[in-house]
Amino acid sequence: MSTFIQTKRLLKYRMGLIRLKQMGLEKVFSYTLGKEAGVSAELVRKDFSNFGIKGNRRGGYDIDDLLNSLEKIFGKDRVQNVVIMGMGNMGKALSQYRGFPDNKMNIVAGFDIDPAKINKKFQIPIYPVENLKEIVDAFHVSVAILAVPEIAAQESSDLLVRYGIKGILNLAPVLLKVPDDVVVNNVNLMVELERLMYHSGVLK
Amino acid sequence: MSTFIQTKRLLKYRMGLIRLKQMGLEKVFSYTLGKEAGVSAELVRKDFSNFGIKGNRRGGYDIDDLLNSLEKIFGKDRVQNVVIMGMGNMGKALSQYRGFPDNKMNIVAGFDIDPAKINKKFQIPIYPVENLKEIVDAFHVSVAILAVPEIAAQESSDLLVRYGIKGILNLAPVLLKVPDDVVVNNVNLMVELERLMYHSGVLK
DNA sequence: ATTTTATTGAGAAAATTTTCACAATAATAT
DNA sequence: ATATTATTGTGAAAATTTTCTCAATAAAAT
Repeated sequence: MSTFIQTKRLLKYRMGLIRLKQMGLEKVFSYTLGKEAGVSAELVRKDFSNFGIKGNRRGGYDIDDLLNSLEKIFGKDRVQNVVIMGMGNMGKALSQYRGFPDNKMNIVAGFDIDPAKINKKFQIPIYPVENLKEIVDAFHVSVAILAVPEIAAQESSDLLVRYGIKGILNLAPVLLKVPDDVVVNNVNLMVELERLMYHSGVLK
Repeated sequence: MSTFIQTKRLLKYRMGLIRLKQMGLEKVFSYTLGKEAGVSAELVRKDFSNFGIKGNRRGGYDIDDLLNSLEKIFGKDRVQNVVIMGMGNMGKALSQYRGFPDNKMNIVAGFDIDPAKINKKFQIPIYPVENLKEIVDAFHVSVAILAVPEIAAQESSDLLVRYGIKGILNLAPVLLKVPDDVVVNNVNLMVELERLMYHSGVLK
């Protein structure tokens, strides 16, 4: 998929832009933003150009304009509700994320099979898995974070898919089997750690 | 860096191979492994070929041989000690990861500025940040996981670098400023979630 | 008003990654 | 023993991504 990597970069730009804005800046040059996002200036320009975002020759890019354009690309016109499957430490960690400022993403609930975790006093309400369908329907949820142990990952994924989830952020080290219309984004932190070890010259 | 992506795939192959082995298999074909890792069969073969790993024409690859070759590539001959900065939910979640079977990675300690978190009864010992140098020296640690809040990320990174850490897995949404000889691997879970939303057609 | 300067925008070139295509070959079947 | 078949290994082609280069141009300086 050709735009998959590019999207990742656009999101990094957004992150950088928000940071620069908080520092009081209003304009930014491709060079500056590239440095902020760890990308070459040419690539920044090309990316924006590809998405039809215009800057001002000699004046750089207007940060607010850029952010607006990015918001439009990401279609943040209405709130997106998200649920978390598995409220162990990872689930809890993610439930605290509020996303970026002005971000219309909203984590509405967590689910766990452990009755000891069911508790309305946490950051977000935590329900038993039996309530999944009810919440997904009520909040029109179509994206879920899967933060259950490896052994339960496929089973939980099946459940999410059955109730209409169309996107899963999978933190378990398993390639999930899902229908074609469901998108999975796999993040494997152990792989990232090993990769780091390899590249930091520590190993070898 | 040309091998950065390839390494990621090799690690995925390893994950897949371990899973297949657990299922009782001894041989694997490029096609099967590719499916397991979400990659084309040709690419599996090319990757192995590039790293000098040989299969058996018509017989496929021997899983144990492959795993041995991969271990050699990743230089898993001695134990690698790792520390975690920040023992909030994310730090705790990661401290439970034991890595892959036969993996010589070892998370030896966690650090936090919150005195309430200092506790020898957890999975791994949790020390105040004052003890960082001592532990890094004693265990010859050169890789760290940074799981502190955004606001503390650069400061913590500086500390790690000062005490000789050469690789940082950074979970905070900040591009860290580090010397050239320190490698940073950034993982931004919010970006991954947004990316998922974008690609799952949920948005726009 | 004119010149200089810094920066974008984009086509072309280079580099990299992935797929194609098929010869080589080892296992299996006849 | 021979033929058939399935799979690897790899060079070549295709596709994709990134960088190079420089004309266009807006801002700033003179």
